[in-house]
Amino acid sequence: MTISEVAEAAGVSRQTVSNVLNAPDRVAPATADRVRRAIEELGYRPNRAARNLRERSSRCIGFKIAPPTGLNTLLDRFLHALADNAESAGHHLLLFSAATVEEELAAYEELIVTGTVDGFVHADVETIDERLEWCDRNGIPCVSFGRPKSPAACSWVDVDGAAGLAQSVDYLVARGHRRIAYLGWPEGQRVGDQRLAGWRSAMRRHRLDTGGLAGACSEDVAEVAAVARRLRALPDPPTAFACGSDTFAIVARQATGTGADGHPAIEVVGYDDSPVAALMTPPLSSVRQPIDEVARHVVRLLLRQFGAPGHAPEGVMLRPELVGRDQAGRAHGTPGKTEPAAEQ
Amino acid sequence: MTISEVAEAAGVSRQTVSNVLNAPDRVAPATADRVRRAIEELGYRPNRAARNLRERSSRCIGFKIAPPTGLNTLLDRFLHALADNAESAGHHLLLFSAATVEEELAAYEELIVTGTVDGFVHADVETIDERLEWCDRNGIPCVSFGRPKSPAACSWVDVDGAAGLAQSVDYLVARGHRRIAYLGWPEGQRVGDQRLAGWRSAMRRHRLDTGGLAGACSEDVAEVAAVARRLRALPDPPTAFACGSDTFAIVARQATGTGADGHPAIEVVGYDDSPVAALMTPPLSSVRQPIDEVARHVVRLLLRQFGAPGHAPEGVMLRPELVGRDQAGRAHGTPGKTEPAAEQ
DNA sequence: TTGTATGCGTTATCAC
DNA sequence: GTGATAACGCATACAA
Repeated sequence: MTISEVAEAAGVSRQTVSNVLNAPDRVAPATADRVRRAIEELGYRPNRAARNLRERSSRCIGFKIAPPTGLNTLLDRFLHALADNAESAGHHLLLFSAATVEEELAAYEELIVTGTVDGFVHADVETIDERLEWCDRNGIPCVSFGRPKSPAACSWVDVDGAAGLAQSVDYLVARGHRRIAYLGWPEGQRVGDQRLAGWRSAMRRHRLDTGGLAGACSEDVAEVAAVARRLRALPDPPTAFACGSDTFAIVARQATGTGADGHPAIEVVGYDDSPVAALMTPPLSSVRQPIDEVARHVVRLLLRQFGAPGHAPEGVMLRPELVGRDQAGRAHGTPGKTEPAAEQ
Repeated sequence: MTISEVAEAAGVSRQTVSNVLNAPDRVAPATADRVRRAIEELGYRPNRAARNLRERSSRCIGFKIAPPTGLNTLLDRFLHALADNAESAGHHLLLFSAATVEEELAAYEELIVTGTVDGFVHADVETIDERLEWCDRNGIPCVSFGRPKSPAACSWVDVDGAAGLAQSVDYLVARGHRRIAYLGWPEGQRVGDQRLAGWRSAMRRHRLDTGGLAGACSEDVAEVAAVARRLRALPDPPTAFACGSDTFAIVARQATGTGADGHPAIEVVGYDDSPVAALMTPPLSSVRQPIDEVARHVVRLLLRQFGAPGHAPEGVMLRPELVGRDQAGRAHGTPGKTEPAAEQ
């Protein structure tokens, strides 16, 4: 079913059909109607490859999907939101994988140079920064979820981890805690450092002591359990943990056991609000990232670059929202109503 | 960088360049070498849109990503495996979303009729079967993860849930349990029924009674907890639960509390081996689906259909593997070494 | 307002 | 073994 067949059916030239679709104002209403009817009847849809060839654009956004690791609670939500937003903008999401960094860079180049995608969304910005520089050098449109180390490299959307941990602390303070430990990754990585800093400054704001209360380890179960127990065994032990991820929170809670009343000995707040948070007993309070918003901005910034190449990089910082869950499992707080905290 | 530029650089016609790439035997070795060098030097890669247009194929596989629900532990692994396998075969994975069934069918049609994708992988076969029939009617290549109700509709790859639950029962029996309950979805859905049947027949094989031990409810936390407690309160109560999913297992374990020794009152085995299984204390044993194998077969079957349209549908049933975890968190069992249990 | 001509980059067919 | 020509389906500049 081609444009020519439609033209023939409608008794016009194929150019007129094209005009009806791409420049409706240039065609007489009556003719347009007739053409539209023919289009409808024949179920005509413009061929994608031909259009792409002509317009030198694929209307595809590339996304490298990394091998799943950890609780990995964000990826499915992010991908869905991304696909959804891309689609609203007439684009599609193209998934690819790469085992090594070299393979990944080769894949990026291949996808661009063959015209398979118009640009990229980067997700695991923490680990790989070469591709950002590569995109930057070659003028490839891209947006990263997570603020890159080299800020000028490309546009980004991030979620303010410090604000998230501040909410965790506020929440725990409101529930009567004064000795609140932090449990997260060792310093040196953007995400973890952000959250740690958030905990620290919120504690300071509440005039609470943080000395010796910052626990750091990988997300390995045994390690987390050990660190949690060590913190709990301090002379003036913490009664609550503000955690860098749900993994830390879940393991820490279980590692420190239950008190006399059967409730967990410590109260924990997680991060990312993975689906499992609501399954725990008692349910886990957790900081939720506004993934839909992230995806919306990511797509918006990417489209802007498609439209105006060489556009100055822009950063959007979004605010997460704590989902507080009481013992009965009811969620309080207002997730979803998050707004950009800052645009630079 | 087009094929013509390469031709000019190599001092041949562009057709010769094309031949070097697509029919190397038709060109003299010396010329081929010269052309290849030019290709290398100029970094030429054939334009995708032009090739797609010419070959009437997109080398893209469509996949509808549904809004995340539940623990959703398989999707990220599946997508990665799918992208990986598709890529090895020179294809890409194109993600799209659809809010309603109508939207979804419209999306399928759009993607096919515009030539954006060559075929589809269906994942949530349980709920939507119209699209399978639609693909069947229109001769659209597709493979579904999960055996469809109407078997002839399209090729499929599935994981034998009955075999999975049988392993759960065997495992629990080996650990000394005799009263083993099942906890899963109400009857009426393929996946749940498979697993329930697996539990029932394994129990029968062990000559164990199943009367009143089949608990059924949705994955809602409160419901699961209630059913678990009800089962546990039976006159001759179960000491273990073989569960239809990790959600059931996690909630059931927590809902039934701990015994005098501080260990969970009941032993549970989950299904899907979500990442959180290893985080639980004690770690959760769970049935693991061989997702990589699934993806491999899915892509293989799809490619076969691309090559030979109208190919007879084929089904592949794979065996899951229980990941047994003892109290120390060490995994035993041999996940990953799964083999096709049957091909029809 | 409508139609004609051309090119996007590739591959296939067919002469040479 | 190599090269000219055509065609894939669409969109744009330009002529009518």
